[in-house]
Amino acid sequence: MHVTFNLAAELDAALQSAARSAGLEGNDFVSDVRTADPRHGDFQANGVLGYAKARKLNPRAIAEQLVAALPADLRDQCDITIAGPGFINFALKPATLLAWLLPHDNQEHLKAGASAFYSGQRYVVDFSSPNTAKQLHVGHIRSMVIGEAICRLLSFCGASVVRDNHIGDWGTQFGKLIWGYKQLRDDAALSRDPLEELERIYKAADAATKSDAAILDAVRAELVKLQQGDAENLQLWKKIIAISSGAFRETYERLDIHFDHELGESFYNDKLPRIYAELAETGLAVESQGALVVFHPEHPRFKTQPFIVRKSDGASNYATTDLATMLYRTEHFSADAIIVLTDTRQADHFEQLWLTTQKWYAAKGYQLPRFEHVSFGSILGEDGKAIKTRSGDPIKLQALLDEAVERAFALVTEKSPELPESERREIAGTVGIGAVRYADLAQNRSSDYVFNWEKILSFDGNTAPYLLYAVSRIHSIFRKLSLNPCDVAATAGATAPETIAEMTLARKLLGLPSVLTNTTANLRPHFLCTYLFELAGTFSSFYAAEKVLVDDPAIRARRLLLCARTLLFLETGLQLLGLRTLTRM
RNA sequence: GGAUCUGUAGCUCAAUUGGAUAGAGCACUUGGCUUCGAACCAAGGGGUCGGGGGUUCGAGUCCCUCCAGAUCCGCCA
Repeated sequence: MHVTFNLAAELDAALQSAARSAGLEGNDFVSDVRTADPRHGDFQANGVLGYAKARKLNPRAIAEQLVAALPADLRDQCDITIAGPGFINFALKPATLLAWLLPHDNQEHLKAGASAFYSGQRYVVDFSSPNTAKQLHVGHIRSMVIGEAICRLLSFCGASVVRDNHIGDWGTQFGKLIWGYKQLRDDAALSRDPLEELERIYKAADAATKSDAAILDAVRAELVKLQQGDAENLQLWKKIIAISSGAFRETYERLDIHFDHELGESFYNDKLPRIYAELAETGLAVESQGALVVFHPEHPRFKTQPFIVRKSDGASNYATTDLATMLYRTEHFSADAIIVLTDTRQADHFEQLWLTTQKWYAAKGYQLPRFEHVSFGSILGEDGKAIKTRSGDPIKLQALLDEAVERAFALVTEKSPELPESERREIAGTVGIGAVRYADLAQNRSSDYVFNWEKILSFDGNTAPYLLYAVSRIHSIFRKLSLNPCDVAATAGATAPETIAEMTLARKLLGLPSVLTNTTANLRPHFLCTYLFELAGTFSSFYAAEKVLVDDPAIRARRLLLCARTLLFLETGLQLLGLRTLTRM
């Protein structure tokens, strides 16, 4: 066995090969290697259970044959046992753990190991995607934060990632915005806080249309003019978009969120006729109540619930642009996979979109990419209902971040009053924003979650402050030695882990590769969060149990090695989640 | 009415997608700093995994059926 990054894959390969040489029907044998409960070992292979069951064989006998056929060097490097109904357990020997830890000494080397996972795959990730002229509020944060983490993770694991912000910059709201801009604008307010004023204009215009039919007509007329290419309205439309994206950019910068493209809905305007034509040509779309719709007869609901691709007034809607977007991502970006992050309320829409796309592509002979609607639940207040301000409005994202930083500053000041204020401010920025982000990522995204300041800013539990504290504490050790954690001088001469605490930590470190594969395969960042939390906890126990800076150079070097690797994994993991890290707090 | 998601310790959440004795944090009880950062660590109590059936070597996880909550269901996205 080579001690490479992904030991589970090495074991899998060895077991497959052993299965063939042991006379098993190798093509049918699936080793099912996974990380094991530490009580049983580092890895376990469960595959013989299924194999034996299907053939009515004795699983333990099969397991014994398999183990006997494993190469000698593998058996030198770990203790292999058969347990229970036929589990094969692999416990790496200390020397093997050391051999794995030594070469994974910086982020580039980790990335080199991980990049095999998605090498050659192009992913288009559609996230954030706010509507023009509305301020970002808490409801937008999950798409942004989870999306950014997924992009970083996939990219680290070798994928070529295209980040696309699919802005809602076209559609019926522009009739109201343009009419309101012309009639209701307050120039002073507009220069003070442009987006705030646009939002006010929109709300006022919206209210006006409801009380006055003449205004509703005027609003519709503005929309028609825009869609027909009226120069004045087009210019206004551009201006509104510019205001909006300028305001979005501030928040994106604050959260370290980046895009390669901002191809909003309007980008697809000239690409819609092809969609109508191809859906009609392939017979997928039919006329119904004056609209062009797609039904899916094989589906219990979508056989009657239409996917409306053209409204009865002839206008397009988001189904049309989403189909055009799918095609553009396939043809222009050559996407192997497309990921869209929106809340779960749009699940029906994306299911219909995907069903339609599959049939359409099959009919036209287009190469079908994989598609994932990465959906997520809502953020709730303490009362269990969607989180709102006291006045009932959505909480603005900037205000939420401000409050997080403020609260973090109070905490840092309380815990580390000796630090200069400027440093406390900087720490508060990292801790506060990190806490909000991490709270979102650490939850299983499919559920709603309850937002609670005390919980997310706590130093106990699965929180950003706890992880950042572990990071700073390790930095502190190296600071004491005036050594860079990456400096080989600190860890030269390290021996294999010996004590229980050392072994436990070393084995926890070994879990990183499978966590990365699980996290990316499921597109669930909370898997990584849980791992980082456990790693930090294991480190804290190790740190309490074993003194690092002891006189014996071999013991000291091996403990420093564990510290350095823990630090590297924590910092790398947090960065993949989109958090900044600290050296002191 | 139909569909999707959710239901796990008093509270907030995990559980490597069918694996071994269901785990954390908060709260509660107790212990640990003249020694590398105690923003920490160690130990303890606390569970009909919403209820009931079923599938199999094995179920919190899959199937059926009830119960509860959230969301969606024709021209918003």
